[in-house]
Amino acid sequence: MARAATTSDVFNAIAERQRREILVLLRAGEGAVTELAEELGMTQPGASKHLRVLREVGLVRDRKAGKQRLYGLDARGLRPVHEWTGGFEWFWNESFDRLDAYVQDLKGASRGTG
Amino acid sequence: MARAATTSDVFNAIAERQRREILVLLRAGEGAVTELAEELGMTQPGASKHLRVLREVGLVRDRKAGKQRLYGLDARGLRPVHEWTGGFEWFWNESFDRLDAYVQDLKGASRGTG
DNA sequence: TTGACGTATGCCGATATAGGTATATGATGT
DNA sequence: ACATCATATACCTATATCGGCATACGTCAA
Repeated sequence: MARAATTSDVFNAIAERQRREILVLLRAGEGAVTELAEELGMTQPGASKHLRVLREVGLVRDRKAGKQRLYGLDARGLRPVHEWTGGFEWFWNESFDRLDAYVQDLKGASRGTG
Repeated sequence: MARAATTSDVFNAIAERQRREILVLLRAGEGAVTELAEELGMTQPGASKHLRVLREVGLVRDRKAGKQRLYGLDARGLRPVHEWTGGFEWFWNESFDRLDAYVQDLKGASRGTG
C-alpha cells in the first residue's frame, strides 16, 4: 500500500511544503495561478496541481475573473489540525511538571537513544 | 520526484493517521511496542516502523525497560504545527469581517466550482 | 472563426511510501 | 551457551506521489 492520497485529508494536503507556502501567500489575498507559480518559483502546471489538491480538501476556493482563475484561501479546514495539535499543548506547556521527570528518566536510562 | 520523506518533517510524520493515533495513545503514558500494536490493531512490525518515523522527527522517545522498549510522547515537535495553523486562526474567527464578503463573492461568481 | 492568453490535464520517470511475512537483533534468565 | 521473549529490520508488492513537458481546454477579443 502506498501513502494515503494527498486529497484524503487536510493533514496530507499540508504535508507538502509548497502547498503550505501557497496557503501563506493566499493570506494576503486572492491570486491567479500564474502569479502564485511565479512567486513560488514553480511552473504553472505545478502550481495548478497543488491548487487542485488544496481545492479538493477545501482549503482553497476559486472563482473566475476574466480569463484568469483567482484562488482564495478558505482556512477553515486548518482548524481541525490546529485543534488536534492543541490537544498536545499541555505536553509542551507543563513540560516541567510531569513530563520533566519523565524526560530526565529517559535521558538517564538510555543515553544514546535518539 | 516522489513525495517528501515522512521523516523530513513533523508535517509529513503526522500525515499518517495511524501515527497520529499512536501519539494520542501515548498521551495516556508510555507504552511498549506490542501494546501499541495491539491497541491500534496493527502488527508489531507495523507499529515499530511508525514509531521509528515518530522517533526520527522527535515526537517520541524510547527507553529500555527490561526486555521491553517503552515509547513516550515528546509533543514539543507538534508546537510548530500548532503555531503554523494558528497563523490562519484569524481566517476562521473573523470570517464575518473581510472573509464573508469574499466568500459570498465566490459563491455568486462561480456556483459549480467545487 | 481565428488568435491570444490563462489554466488544467495527460503522460512519463523516479522515488518513497505502507503493509505483510520472515527473520535478525537485543535483552533476560537459567 | 541456550531458550525465550520483545523489538527492529530486510525483502517484497502495490500505489500515490512530485516534477517536467507537451497539449488540451476555456475564455475573451476582433
